[in-house]
Formats: sequence, C-alpha cells, structure tokens
Amino acid sequence: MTGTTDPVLGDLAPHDVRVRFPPSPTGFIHVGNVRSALFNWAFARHHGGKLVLRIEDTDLARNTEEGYDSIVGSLRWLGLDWDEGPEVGGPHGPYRQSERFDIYADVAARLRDAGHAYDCYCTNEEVEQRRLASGSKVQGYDGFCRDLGAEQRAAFEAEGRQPVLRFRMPRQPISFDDLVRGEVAFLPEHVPDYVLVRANGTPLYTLVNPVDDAMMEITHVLRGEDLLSSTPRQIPLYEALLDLGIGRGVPRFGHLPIVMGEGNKRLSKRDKGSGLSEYVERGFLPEGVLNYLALLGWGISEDRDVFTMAEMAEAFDIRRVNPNPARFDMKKCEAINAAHMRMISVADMAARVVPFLAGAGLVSDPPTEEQRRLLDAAIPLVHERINTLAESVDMLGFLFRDKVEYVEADVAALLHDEEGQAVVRASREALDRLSDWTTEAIEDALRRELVDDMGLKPRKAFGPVRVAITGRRVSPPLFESMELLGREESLARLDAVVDR
RNA sequence: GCCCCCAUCGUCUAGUGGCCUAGGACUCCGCCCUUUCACGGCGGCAGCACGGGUUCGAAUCCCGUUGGGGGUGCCA
Repeated sequence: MTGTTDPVLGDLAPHDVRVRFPPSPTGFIHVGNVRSALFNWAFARHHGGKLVLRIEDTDLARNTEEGYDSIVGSLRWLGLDWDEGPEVGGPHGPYRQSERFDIYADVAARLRDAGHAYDCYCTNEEVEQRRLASGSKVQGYDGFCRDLGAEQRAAFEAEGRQPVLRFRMPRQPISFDDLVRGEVAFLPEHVPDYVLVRANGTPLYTLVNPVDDAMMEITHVLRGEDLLSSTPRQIPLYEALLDLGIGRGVPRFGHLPIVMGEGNKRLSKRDKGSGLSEYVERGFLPEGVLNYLALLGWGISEDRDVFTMAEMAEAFDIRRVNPNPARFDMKKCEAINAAHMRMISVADMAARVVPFLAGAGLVSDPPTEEQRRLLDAAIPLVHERINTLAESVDMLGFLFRDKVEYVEADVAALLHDEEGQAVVRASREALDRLSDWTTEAIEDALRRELVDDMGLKPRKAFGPVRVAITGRRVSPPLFESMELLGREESLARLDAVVDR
C-alpha cells in the first residue's frame, strides 16, 4: 500500500476486515442490539470482510438455550448473515464462549505468569473502607495487591481467602481514535485495575471479550456507546495479549450512539417496541425494521431515507455515523416499513402474507388452489393500503370468511337506519339484474341506481354497501371486492342485512 | 460525587466558515385526487440550548455554562 493510510482501514486490505456481533443470550434480542448487528454487518459487507457471530454465554446463571435460539432465529429473520460463528463454523471456533473455558483459563494463567495480571485478595468492603479512609474521590480498586510480598500472600491464603485475578493497568494516559467520535482520552487514575477472573475461577466478560476478539483476529469493534468507558481498560489488555503472542494487536473502535426509548432513558426491555419479536408478530418486514434502525445514527444521503440493505452495504461509512443518542420513534418505524411494503412486489407480498392469514384461520398454509387464486387477485387491491403484513387479516378477512364479521362495533348501525336500508335494497335489485359480474358493470349499476337515480353522494351511497359486503368502513376498493367475492355471495350478503 | 460522551424543528437527520432569510423525512394540520381507506400531489406549523471569544463573515472553530446520556460490578 502506498500513500496515506486509510482512516478506517489503516494498513488493512478491505477484505481483511473482521468484525463481530457478540450477543449474550439472556432473553429476546433487543432492537438496540439489532442496530449494532446491522452496523457491523454493513461494515463487513461494505468492505468485503467477515462478520463473526460470537455467543457470550459465560454467565451460566443468566444464559439460556432459548436465548440462543432467539438470537439465531432473529438474525435469520432479519437476513443478517454471518460468515463465522455458530451454525456456520469457521477457523476460530468454537464460537460459543461456554465452550471456551479451557482457553480462558490458559490465557489467564499466562497473563498472571507474565505479570500482566495479579492475584487480589481484597474484599469489596476492604476496598471501600480504604477509599473512605483516604478521602479519595476516585472509584474503583486502589491497587492494594498489585505488588504483594510472598508472606502477605501466604497470610491471606492461610485465612482461606480465594483471590480474584486482576489486570495490572499501566499507569499512563490512554487515548484512542474512535471511528465515530474522534480522539477520546482517559487518565490512568480513572481506569483502575479490574477483575478478569472471579474468585471461583470463572472468567468475566472483561477477559473473554478481548481474548476472543484477539484470537478471532477482530480488526474493528463497533459497539454501543455504553461500552465506551470500558475501552481504555481493554486496550492495554489487547497489548498484553499481543505480548503473549495472542492476536494481532488492538482493534479500532467505533462507539455507536445508544438507542433511547420514550423519555430520556436508554431503550430497555421493558419499553414497548424494544423486542424484535413484536415486529415479527405485527408483520413488519425485516427490511423495513433494518432500514429504520439504520436511520438511528446513519443516513444514506441528504434527501433519502428509504433504501435496501444492499444499498446500505454499498454506501455504509462508519465515519458518517452520527454520535448523538437517537430516540426510537415507532411512528417513523411504521412509516419506513410501509414504504417497504409498497416496494415489494405483489407476488412477494402475496407469499409473505400467508402465515398471517393462516394464523387467523383464514387460509391454509400453503393455501388451496382457490385461496391462491383469490389472494393473487386481492393483493393488488391492498398492496398500497396496508402498512404491515398483519393488516392483511383485517383487510382481506371478508373474502375468506363465509359470513361477514362486523369488526368495528358501531358499523352495523350504518345499515339499519332508513337510508341504509334503502341503499341496500336498491343495490340488491340493481345488481340482481346484472348479466355481467365485473368491476365495471357493478360500478355502473350501482352508480346509476344510487347516485344518478337516488341522488345520493357517493360517500353516502357506497358506505352501507361496503359495510354489508366487507363488514368494515375501510376495505379494499368496493366494486373490485364484489367481483372477487362473486355474484352469489355478494347478493347473499346484501340480502342478509335487509330488515324484514 | 467522579470519569467519559453528546447538543440543528416534537422525533430522526442534512449542514465540515460565506451556496443557510437552515434542506429532507416522520408526526400533525389544510387542500387536490377519490367508491371508503390508503397511495400520490400541493401547501402549512415547527429548530441552530445559552454566554463569551476567533473571524471581514459562524449552525459550522475555541472556551465556559446549562441540559441530556453513558460508565463507575467477582453483569454483559
């Protein structure tokens, strides 16, 4: 490579880029995590590098197999594919940390042997007492056991104390060039020695995350801003690992803005709209959800906010990510999703809607030949009218049911006043005379009868008919719907609402 | 408390010193189209947190204030 080094890649060739998404399987996946996964995915795809999926399940008490299934299922649903990780393998496995405990034990021992980490016998109470006694304003460990003599150690051991392993932070300022924020610096007194391994011998996130990043040769760490302040303690660890011959040095970091929910809080699992499963169930399109999430901190261009993931991968630039915390806005998420609903083809929508219709008991999955025919004809009518796949149930239900269901409680009232009855009777008769059951013929007949002859406004005229036919005020276009329903069923539905 | 980050319409953002009487999108409100609802089109409301600098010139650079967020675990 010649010339100046690239600000993002440094001396790396683009295809050497390796990023990771390291979720912890403690429950359903959160849209904030999805946003992180997306940006890592886009970064990898943009450069032609690799995305590693790594499951951070060292905390056995909190991690579940359902959590794991949920993560993998969610990523699959979203279409965020990974190049190495569970289910797909790769040269740096295993990719579940629960299967790597022997590795961590070995690395921990080597860090201790090399003097990069030390045994610490202090209890939290002792550390806190010393802090109070000294009047120090600085939080965290005071380094008491950093340079313990042999007999002190022996004395602690004799008391039956089990040491934790602490990392020995170098006493120098630490700064790094964050890909989204620029230069960030910390003073050593604010980054105390921290625990790598519990007293019971199990490793902590503080150890396993950098160890795996190093061993998996991760080049760029793109993660939430909540981890920004753990970066200065990780950087010396990467250096210590390199000293041990592990990894290729310190990765570059980019800290993404956090996603906030309602109010001024980080989006939490308690917030509505925080769990991905809600979007799946409501019939959002994965491309719509991802597009919206991308907008939380990134934009493809000045005057466009609807784009495909292929376009995002093509255009993604981590340096263009905005550092501001972004508030999640369900309304806009719905609007972006709606835009994608209109972007997919009619045939595609017809296919994607099936599980929702089937879930409501309207069609079988796969649909019968007859249902298929109806669907193919009906989807064009609602293609621009529904914002989620699930809305197809309300919109199209009347086509697949034997009887009209009055979805809206007050809607039947429209039919049973004087005017409503007059409209229904007149329509019935006008349609009964029709020889040709087509949209055009139906419209002509009804328009002539109700608008021309009875002098009704179109709105007044077609409202009762719509309700009689579909059970709703809002429906696909009326005449088209009647053609699809068929003459017999349409007339029967009009008959059914005539008061005797 | 301490450390770190952030600061343009209600929300997401464009803006990298003159192109800004600040552009787009969502929301909301009008109007048009119209067989309902949508879609589409047109229009409207609404913003550079504050105070100092620097500069011929600042939304843009610097400092401070204020506000918000994150961190401060033998969680991840």
